[in-house]
Amino acid sequence: MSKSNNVYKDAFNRCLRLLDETRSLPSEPELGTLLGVSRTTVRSILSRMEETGLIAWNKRDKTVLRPPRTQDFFPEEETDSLAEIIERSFMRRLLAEGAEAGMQINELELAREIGVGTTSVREFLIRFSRFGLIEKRRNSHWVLKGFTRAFALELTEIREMFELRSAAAFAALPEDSPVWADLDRLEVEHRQLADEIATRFNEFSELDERFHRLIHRASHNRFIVDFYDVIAMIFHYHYQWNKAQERERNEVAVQEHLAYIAALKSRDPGKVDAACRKHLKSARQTLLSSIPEGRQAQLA
Amino acid sequence: MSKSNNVYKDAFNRCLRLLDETRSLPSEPELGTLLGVSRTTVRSILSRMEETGLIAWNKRDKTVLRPPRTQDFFPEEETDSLAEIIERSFMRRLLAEGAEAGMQINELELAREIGVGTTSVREFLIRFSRFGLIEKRRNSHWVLKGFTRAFALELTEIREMFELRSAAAFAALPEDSPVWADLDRLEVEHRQLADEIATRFNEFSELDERFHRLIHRASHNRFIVDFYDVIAMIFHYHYQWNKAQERERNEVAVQEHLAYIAALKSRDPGKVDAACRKHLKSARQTLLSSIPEGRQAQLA
DNA sequence: AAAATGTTTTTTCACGATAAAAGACATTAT
DNA sequence: ATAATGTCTTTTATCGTGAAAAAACATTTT
Repeated sequence: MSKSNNVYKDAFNRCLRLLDETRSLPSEPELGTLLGVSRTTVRSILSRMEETGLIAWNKRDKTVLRPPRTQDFFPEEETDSLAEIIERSFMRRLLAEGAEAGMQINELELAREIGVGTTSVREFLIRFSRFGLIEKRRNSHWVLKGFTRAFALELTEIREMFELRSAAAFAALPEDSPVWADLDRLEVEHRQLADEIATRFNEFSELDERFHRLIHRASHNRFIVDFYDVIAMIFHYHYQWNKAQERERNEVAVQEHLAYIAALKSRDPGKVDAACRKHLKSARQTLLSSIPEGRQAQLA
Repeated sequence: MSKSNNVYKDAFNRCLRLLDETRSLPSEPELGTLLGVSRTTVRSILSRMEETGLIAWNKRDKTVLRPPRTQDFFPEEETDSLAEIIERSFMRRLLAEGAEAGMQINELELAREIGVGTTSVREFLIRFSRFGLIEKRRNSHWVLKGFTRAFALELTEIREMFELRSAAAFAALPEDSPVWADLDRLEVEHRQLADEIATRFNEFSELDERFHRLIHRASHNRFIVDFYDVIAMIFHYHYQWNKAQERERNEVAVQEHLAYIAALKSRDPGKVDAACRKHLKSARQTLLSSIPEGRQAQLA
């Protein structure tokens, strides 16, 4: 099979959505930057759009002939990259019952189960290993360390260290730094979400990530910024799996964020520290309380 | 070529050194644990030792017939794993003149240059990416961020945060913890090295790593412990490349370590903090001063 | 001449295949 | 009965290969 053309399919779908808005498409290089793909892929997309009668394409002229229909789109599942597919399968296994610490991970078995080559699985596991949940035995298998209470505590310890420092750096940023505008925009989004929390509570996690990433970026330290990937990954899958009191949790978190934002804007180090600590404390509580009892025993 | 038998060759060489000490070799499983390889590899080693007349092998009986000669050993370079070979080549390039930040890294070119398959290079780059020196453009090349002054500052910032915390945790460890014995042993080694620093100064870097790893382990946090890999890697290659004032540097560092050890043993948080800060400060100075001027300009 | 399109080359991504190494199972010795 | 040896099976590490995607080069259009 060698390589799937998911990049093309995904870009094609995104390009279809562009069709709704305009009468004609921009130049090839421009489309490339817009979709984040190379001109080669852009041209494949245009070829297909021409074939299926979506556009008339003649050199610079790319006129939209008809609006896209549902059947013009490639199925969603064909637009995922192999890495995403492997990650999902792996996380499902990891968070499923019976994924005990100390368990062996078998590349070949994983690859067969998911239906992909071993190379892709190996590369995924290497990338994934930085999250601290698995470990390699040289020339041999991987060992699952387990999503335990110990893991959550170690993760939050670093998170708290990094975020307190980043928040302090943020508050010390000069008045004319563009981050203050970013923060204002996020504040507006938070207020809007707070007003409609009853129906939109599930939109919080995306906002949460953008907010914390903005703060971490103020550290100007690649290790701190990169570490947020670990947190984001854990939160992403964890909350997908644990939906208990999601609305209440997010409602509280939004308010904490607003207080945190106000503290940052006050630029008072003491206030920033307090608001940050308060939010991190409840974030830790939330994470810990959602680790099932069975997993807490896996400390050994 | 598929896979080199460096594991076997390396274990064989190590096993040869064992021959000097005994009249007969232990059981296969025992040898396996001793050498850190499987029984399959142990049996290959024994086979060859029998063939070359080093031992007489009959089931449980493995009698040493003659001491190993120089030509019995496999050449050193054949005992390196592919990963080590790639790492060395890559680091040579990275630390060589002309490795400017922003430069592209080409998997295929690297693979051809080193004479290995692309898969191994890819896997190496993925593993290496956690050091924060390179970054992947999806579906495209890697970008070198460069071993710049900024990198060194970001690295030391985290290091200082982590080590101060670990040192505090260390000092708070109960009297009966086995780490105190470990520390005592390290203290003795430090004193011995201090006495013969004029001739043995190049042995410091190995001792340095063991000392700091012991302290970091007291944090009981996998992220802190793992982060020392980044520091160790940088120091390893960096000092291999920059030998200026090595003796003086190490002499100072040994003394700082001894003061640091004394502070830890006093279990006084204030003293520990002070000694730790002092050492970390001079470590940072050493690292920064060894970044050539040309590289400092690469901040952008 | 700058920017687009058309064409060709190179690189990345993913696979199956194969030898090395690990691991499992069967047999034998203490 | 335990622990070793002998044998067979499975998994890991690595390569070459080929399609997808990117990038480079050449040509045309504005």
